[in-house]
Amino acid sequence: MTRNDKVVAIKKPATKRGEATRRRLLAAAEAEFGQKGYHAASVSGITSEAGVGQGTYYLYFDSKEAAFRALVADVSVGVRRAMAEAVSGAPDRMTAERMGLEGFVRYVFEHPHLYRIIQESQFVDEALFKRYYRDLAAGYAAVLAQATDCGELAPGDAETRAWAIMGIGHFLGLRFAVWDGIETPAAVMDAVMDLLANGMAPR
Amino acid sequence: MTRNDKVVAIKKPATKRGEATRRRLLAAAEAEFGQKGYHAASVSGITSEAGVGQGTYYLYFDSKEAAFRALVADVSVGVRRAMAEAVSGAPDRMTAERMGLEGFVRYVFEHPHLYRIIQESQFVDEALFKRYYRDLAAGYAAVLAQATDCGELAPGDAETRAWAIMGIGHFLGLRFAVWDGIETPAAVMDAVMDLLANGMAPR
DNA sequence: CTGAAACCTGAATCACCTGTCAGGTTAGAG
DNA sequence: CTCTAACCTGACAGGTGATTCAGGTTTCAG
Repeated sequence: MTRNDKVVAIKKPATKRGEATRRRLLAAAEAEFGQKGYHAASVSGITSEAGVGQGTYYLYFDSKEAAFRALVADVSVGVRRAMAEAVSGAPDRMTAERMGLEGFVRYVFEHPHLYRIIQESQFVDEALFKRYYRDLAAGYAAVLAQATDCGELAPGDAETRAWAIMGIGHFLGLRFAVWDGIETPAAVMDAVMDLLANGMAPR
Repeated sequence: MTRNDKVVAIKKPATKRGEATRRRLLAAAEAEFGQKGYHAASVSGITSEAGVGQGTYYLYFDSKEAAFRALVADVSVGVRRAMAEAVSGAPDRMTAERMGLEGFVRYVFEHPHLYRIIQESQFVDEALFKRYYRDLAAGYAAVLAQATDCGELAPGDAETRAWAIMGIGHFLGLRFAVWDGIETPAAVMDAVMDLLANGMAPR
């Protein structure tokens, strides 16, 4: 009944059997929302996919939207983890940049459904969508700012760079992973990294 | 009844009075779809906003989706024109790049509803959405390729650059125009142009 | 073994819409 | 002025799907 429970799981987890049911519902919701989109997806589709009764859904989620929001939260964590893992052990910042971007597009390639869900969240719960990107950008900008201070990057506005790189990554993911179901070609990654490293002004 | 009429206006224009009604319906549709999103919007909302009877809508559009598609087509034309006008008279390519990007974000600032509609088209008619971006990218890439040939830009893959810049523009429009209803700050534009011109590798 | 808490069910309710249609109204050519 | 093609109307048929609820079933601590 507190005010902040929109983000947190609204329904009490459970005890063992319930936990498993909840997981099956979430997996079914991912498939249903990811394939059909939020509106075409139906709660009855989710429950039949999960192999439970209609009403069971409402033991774990308050509404159709609630499961959707839970999935957005999952992606938020998943993307960060994928990128953090991809970057670990990079020898220098520009290499880390490439590995991070690669980690991101690989995540989208491996979870195209989830990426569509993030995009669609813009039209289901815009605040959630904004938070997703603002948080991602803030974390990214912090890393870039530190690298700039260390001289690992040329001086420049970290926040704008963060948003710009997210924009590039977004379209890479959309174009290759989501639309064509393929990984981003290495040649494209090369071209992107060249742009990020050197720009495109005539020398 | 031909096959390609999905893109073109399906319903015969009209004769004077009809033309005006159609325009009012489209304007109402823009407001309705832009504010509420495709699914929450209703045909009855559009017609009451336009001040016409429910049935009148179907004299001009075959379905709820048809008006939405017509709006996407409008934006497609509008964005191109805004960018072309913004670029005209630029002294050199990097300046043209900046002016084009400014033209784009200004268009989004002036028509935030329409920009939301483009984004939502991804979930209403994905083929339309892809065509919108592929066409935009193709036109952009052609210009960049020519500039590269002339030595106005450093050598590099024009298509990837086109998508990267669209990605950056997309997020600028989203962050400032759509989310905050403000124009992109000049300082941010400066930072973006510096990134595009020189990259961010340590020198 | 037993009682109650936790879980599960799916038919029924309810709110909301799209697209249609039979019957007016208007404009403007002749 | 008259007539008809073009326009307009709004009630309604037909459909959908989220959410509820009264009534089981399962689990497991004691």
